[in-house]
Amino acid sequence: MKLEHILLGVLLQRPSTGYDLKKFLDTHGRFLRSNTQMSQVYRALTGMQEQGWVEHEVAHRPGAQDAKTYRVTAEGATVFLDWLTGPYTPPSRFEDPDLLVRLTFAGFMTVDQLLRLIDIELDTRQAEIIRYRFRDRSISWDSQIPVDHPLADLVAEWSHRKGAAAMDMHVARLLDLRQQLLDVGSPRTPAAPVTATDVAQMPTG
Amino acid sequence: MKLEHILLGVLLQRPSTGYDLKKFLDTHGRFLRSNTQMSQVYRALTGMQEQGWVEHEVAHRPGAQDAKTYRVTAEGATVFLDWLTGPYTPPSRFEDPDLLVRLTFAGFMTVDQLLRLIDIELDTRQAEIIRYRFRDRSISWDSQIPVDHPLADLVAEWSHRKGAAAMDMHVARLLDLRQQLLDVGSPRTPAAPVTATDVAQMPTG
DNA sequence: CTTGGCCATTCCACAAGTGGAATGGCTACT
DNA sequence: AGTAGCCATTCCACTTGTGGAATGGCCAAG
Repeated sequence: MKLEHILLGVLLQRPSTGYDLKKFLDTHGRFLRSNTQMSQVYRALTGMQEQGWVEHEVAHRPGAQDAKTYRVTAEGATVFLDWLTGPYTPPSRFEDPDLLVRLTFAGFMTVDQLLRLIDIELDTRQAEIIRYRFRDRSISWDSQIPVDHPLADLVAEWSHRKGAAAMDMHVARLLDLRQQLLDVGSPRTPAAPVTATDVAQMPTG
Repeated sequence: MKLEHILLGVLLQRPSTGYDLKKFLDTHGRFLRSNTQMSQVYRALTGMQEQGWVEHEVAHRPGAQDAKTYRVTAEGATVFLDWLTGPYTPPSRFEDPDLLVRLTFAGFMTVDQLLRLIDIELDTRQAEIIRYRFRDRSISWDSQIPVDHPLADLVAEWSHRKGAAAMDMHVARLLDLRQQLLDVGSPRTPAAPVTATDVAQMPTG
């Protein structure tokens, strides 16, 4: 249920038509998801309405197709918030947009929930760096067609360096965001990094 | 037909069982694709065999399940090479693995084909930077639930900077690879960047 | 000697995404 | 007056992906 979560998040920011949502996904949201089809958006909307997560009001446009403006119900908000603040399992590719999608809706989270999210991501990626950075990258060849081995090696080496640099940057930027959050969060928790109140406010999901 | 292309490419490097392919996707190939299921690999293999793209020989393992070692047929090699050297349409998210998948099989391409691929990617991303780098990023809010606006703004700004830096690095590294290819390629084409011979060797696909 | 992990494949029900076509009014330009 | 592009939704056939369970031998560690 991935598209649904994005749509709920956007609809919680502002009620929209299916068309609006599709436009969002093509413009501002184009880093959240590739190539979302119209049909997918409308189908998701219909499905979510059947689940009671959204409802719509119809704007009659004389002559033309009616415009349905969707908004999230209380139940839909609960579903969204449960997902947003619930367990995060990092995808195997750190470039996948899972974390970005959640961060897009940071305004619906507390600083502590955000920090937990970031820490999970950081732990995962730092562990991956240790495991994979110096792994054996040699390719075993037994090909039936001609191969340009020097070219393959050159590009493979470049790929590895690029991937490593990208992951390092990912981690470095997350550490930076984490620090920013600690800085703005510190007035609430002056002495200790986490107070009993903070813990009590943490969801169990 | 995406998984199929990856599988054909790997099988062209070395004949493998379905299990080997799954392991590849989980380890060396884990940046090419997230979370590929066993069932998907085996279904793809069956489908490709029906198409005549691959064939297998059976290693009888007494008592245990037979191990089928798949290899690519001549027809399968053609299909793969047509795709690999054929038209490349960059995905909307530059982090999507489409380009990386092709680069993984650089050994099956000529330097000129590789350069065309890189130039298409570079043109696309440089155009995107111009279009989106300074776009209006303000979010219109009309929410029914409480929102931490300062937090949302902080994270949105961080996200934008991170995305911009990542895309810049992507472009910079591609330019670097491009230069490396021109350096190793130059002995073949000393004066002009592209010779008549090179053009004649280019596939039309 | 037994447990756990690797090798290897098959099958299944279901969920999600692809890639349009069809409809039809609106506004802005030429 | 015509055309291009935006607004807005619905429908459909198809292809892919998800998330396992079931089967059963192999080898190594304790």
